[in-house]
Amino acid sequence: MIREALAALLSFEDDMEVVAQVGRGDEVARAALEAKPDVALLDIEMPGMDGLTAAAELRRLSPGTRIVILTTFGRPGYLRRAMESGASGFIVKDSPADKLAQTIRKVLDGQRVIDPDLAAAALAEGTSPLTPRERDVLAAATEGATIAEIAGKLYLSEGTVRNYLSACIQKTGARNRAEALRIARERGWL
Amino acid sequence: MIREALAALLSFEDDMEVVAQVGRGDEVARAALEAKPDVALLDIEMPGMDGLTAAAELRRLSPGTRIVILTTFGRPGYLRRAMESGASGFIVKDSPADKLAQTIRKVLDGQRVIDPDLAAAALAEGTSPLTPRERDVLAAATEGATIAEIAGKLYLSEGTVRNYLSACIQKTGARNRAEALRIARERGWL
DNA sequence: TCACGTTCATGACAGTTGTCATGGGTGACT
DNA sequence: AGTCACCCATGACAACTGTCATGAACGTGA
Repeated sequence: MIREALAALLSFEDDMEVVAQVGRGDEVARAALEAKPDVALLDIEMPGMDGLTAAAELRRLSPGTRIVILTTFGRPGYLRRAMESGASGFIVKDSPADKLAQTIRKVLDGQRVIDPDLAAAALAEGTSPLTPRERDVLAAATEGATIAEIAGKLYLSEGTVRNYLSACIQKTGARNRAEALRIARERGWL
Repeated sequence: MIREALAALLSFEDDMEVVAQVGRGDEVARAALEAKPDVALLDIEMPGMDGLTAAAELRRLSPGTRIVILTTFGRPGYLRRAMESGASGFIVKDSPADKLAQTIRKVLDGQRVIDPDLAAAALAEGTSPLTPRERDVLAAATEGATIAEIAGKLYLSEGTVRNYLSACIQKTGARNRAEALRIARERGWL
């Protein structure tokens, strides 16, 4: 519904045309190759494949298509990963509506569009201090999983899981694995 | 942005007119009293005042205005609370776009519009088994708070907090307070 | 008045979790 | 070959958490 509403919004602009719409991340590349748009507008939270992965794929298959990420949550980690995925613009959904068309025009003009506050926050945060395996373990500790469950899911011993979680807790500066999970999620370290 | 996009979408309908828009829950009632709309379309997650509270207020101050809740998360607990607040319709944002206008028309016609699956889920869940105080304690246990912190925040002893949390865990069927929190949130018991 | 549920508290116990020391195996870089 | 970071594991200890029994105070309704 949101997608179609945004399409309606953009159709008011004389210099723009919505040439394709898809509802799943794993259909983005195919649709882009068919419709050959100048700009692709992607959400991050999507079924099938998340928007950042879809952006990377799109960048690889169709380098000429510029990418704008439009997302609900202005998390600095999202911004960093969006830039790494080759996006040219990054805006959050609670910006004023006219910002969308402005951003698309600027991006088409070769400029990059990034919220300054978000960029500052992303730089201040730095990159993830978690090792890949620590990340896995923390991600498996979804709300309310026991250590034994995590160990079973990842085929690790319970002691190992405890060690990794302990490392995650220290690196995030949390006092819990629940808090570590929250912090890591906020920062896009997950 | 979403709000303006939806307004653009609705403006395509010949029989509808968007007479007012506000971005905060606590401005809903005032705007409705001024613009006197036939139908008010409310989100739940809003700054200032959540949409369900705003709906109840609107219901009280302007009983003639029918209310449609449009929200991102189709949680059964939201649906129940929406109905208790006097809403006539409840749709989620990932419905097809034409559903919005359809719903508004039906509601204006005096009908109630509810997703059948969601209604079934809401009825199956029943009402919250948590006592008010248990609810408070569980709500204070936001991601990563220690028992000592909760006790300090609510001016309770640690033992009491543990007792309440234990009750919450048993009533939700969880094995953790983290899981209990997640379950309670999903069901709208919070 | 009495039973009942809710709120708050204490204390004790078992289980889970977080921390630390330690060690072996692997691949990358110098 | 040596150093380093990472992966995996074990064991022990302290701290935190969840459970249970118990009891007092309070308001509500039969």
